[in-house]
Amino acid sequence: MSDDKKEENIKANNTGEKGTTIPPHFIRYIIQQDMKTNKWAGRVETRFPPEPNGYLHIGHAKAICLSFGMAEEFGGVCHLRFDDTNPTKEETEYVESIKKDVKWLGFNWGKHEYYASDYFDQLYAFSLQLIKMGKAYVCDLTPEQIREYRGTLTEPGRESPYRNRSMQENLTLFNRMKRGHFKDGEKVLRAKIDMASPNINMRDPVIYRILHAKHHRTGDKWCIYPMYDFTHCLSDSIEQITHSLCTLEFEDHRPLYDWFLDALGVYHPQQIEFARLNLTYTVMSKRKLLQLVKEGHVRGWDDPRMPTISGFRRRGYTPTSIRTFADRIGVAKRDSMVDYGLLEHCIREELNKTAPRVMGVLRPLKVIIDNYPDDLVEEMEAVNNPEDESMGARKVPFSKVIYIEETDFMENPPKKFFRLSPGQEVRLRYAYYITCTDVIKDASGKVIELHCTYDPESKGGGTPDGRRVKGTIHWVSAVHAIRAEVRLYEHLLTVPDPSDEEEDKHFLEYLNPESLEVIENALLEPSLANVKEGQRFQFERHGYFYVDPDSTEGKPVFNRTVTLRDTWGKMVQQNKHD
RNA sequence: UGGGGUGUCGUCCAGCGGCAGGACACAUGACUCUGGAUCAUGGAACCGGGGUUCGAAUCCCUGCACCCCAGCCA
Repeated sequence: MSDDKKEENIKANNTGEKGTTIPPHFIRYIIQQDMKTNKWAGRVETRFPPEPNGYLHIGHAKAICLSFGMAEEFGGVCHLRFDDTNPTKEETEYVESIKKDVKWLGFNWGKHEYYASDYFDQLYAFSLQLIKMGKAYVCDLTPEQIREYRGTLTEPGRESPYRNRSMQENLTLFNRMKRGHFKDGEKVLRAKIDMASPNINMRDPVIYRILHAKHHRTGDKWCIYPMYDFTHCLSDSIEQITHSLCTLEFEDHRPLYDWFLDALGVYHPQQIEFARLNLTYTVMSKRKLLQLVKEGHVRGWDDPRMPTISGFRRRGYTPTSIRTFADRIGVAKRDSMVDYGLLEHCIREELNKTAPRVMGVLRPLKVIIDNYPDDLVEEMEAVNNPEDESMGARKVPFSKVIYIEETDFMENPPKKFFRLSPGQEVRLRYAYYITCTDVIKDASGKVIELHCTYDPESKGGGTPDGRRVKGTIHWVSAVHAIRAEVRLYEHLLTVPDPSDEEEDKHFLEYLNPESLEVIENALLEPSLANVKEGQRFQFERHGYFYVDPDSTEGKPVFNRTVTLRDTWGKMVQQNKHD
């Protein structure tokens, strides 16, 4: 390795804040080189260019973190530009949601909010210029004919019979297209490049089409709209973008962008492509996400099961956890499928340090402590967060009748079951040791109530004799508990990668019927009586929960963001499969 | 079959002619009033075949596999 390269790599390894190591990636390396050679006069100007035709998803988050992140890191700016060239698909609602999501992630475009539609006049002038140079022509072929003339992947295309119209005729026709003299689809403007090019994008691509549709920003001003390829590279040019970061599928559009830019002799940004994000157990295409919403498979774009940014927000993910995730998955050019577990790891890691602990019983089983005084109520002191002493402690009321988790009791436990069973002593977290003395069942044999005795010496969770109690379970006092709705989420899909399965199956066939379980009446400790939307908690031994906007005065609603790691649950699962 | 890309632990990412490393996941142990957290330990990979070289994941040749492109979508 050359000394220069070594030096750069070392730098790439140490650009993080406060000693944290940011892994190097090829785009960062390119920008570093450009800064070193002063290629762009010290500028780093990127852009995030969404089309406002849907909500942003976690794959967009990766792109946002990259483009905004690089700008931030090198003291540049990142533009937010809406690629709104197709009025039939775009809506203001989407513009608003996109701005909200980018902001929520913690990025700022400042005054650099742009719309491709702002450039329509300029773009029109560019197309006129191309016509005058003999590099664009009006074509009367129907969409079907254009397709036929285009050829195939292995055969060259044929030239359109309209390819050699005079410049004057093209000018006249294009002007009439603009003035609305033709119906949708009747004519298009095409670039005159090379119908025999092995790159299909170069076979006289359409650059303007007729669309008599109202645009969300320009209204009825236009009835011709520029195509993406033409618009996008020129928008980057107009905005003086230095590094235009996009996904792999645009790699073979780059020659076309080069052609437009060179033909018009305008500023030429550098495009760099990277692989888009794929996540296990979910889908990431806007088309599929739109279908999930439109067909009601989920409750909306922000359904906590959706891989949208708004979905993750409502699920309880934090901006930081998503940005951490984006850092950890890295940036490269190979197709990949990231394990959903990594995302879960990122949110657990953060919430473990920040979320206050509380006790909540999801599936209650009544326990009567026979030797506990009938009317006594004791306030037990509970630590709010063992990871952070500064978060203090709270009081949790304890009384004779409590509820514990149904799954924390087994009449005939397997070997390593440390929880409550007849004759086995267990610790009630922050309270007493109890021993089960009697099991009450209903007619069907289902356990409906337990009788226990407690050891008064064990108050707070320990005894003078120092005897070991292996299991600790959570509880709520029956008279003090509040009720809440709790929504438990699982993966959207039952398989990690539907495209890996049988080919003729549609992704909807892999929708997980158990992706949402609603618990109407969970019982929570009373400190949760006045929670506010947006608060996060750890329900001890369950997971992290987020207060949903559906919450009402008397009935909070909690979304489970992610479960705690559960080695016992894993063991049970494995034994089932063995 | 034309063009453009990509192949490194189970997964994601490093590596730039000199001991293949990190993260997640997994396994084992320690600790624990959350079967959480934490700590320690471990298993685990260079697509195949040739070549160049003292030495190849890295350079060359060759094969193979996978992804993208035939919208008047972006």
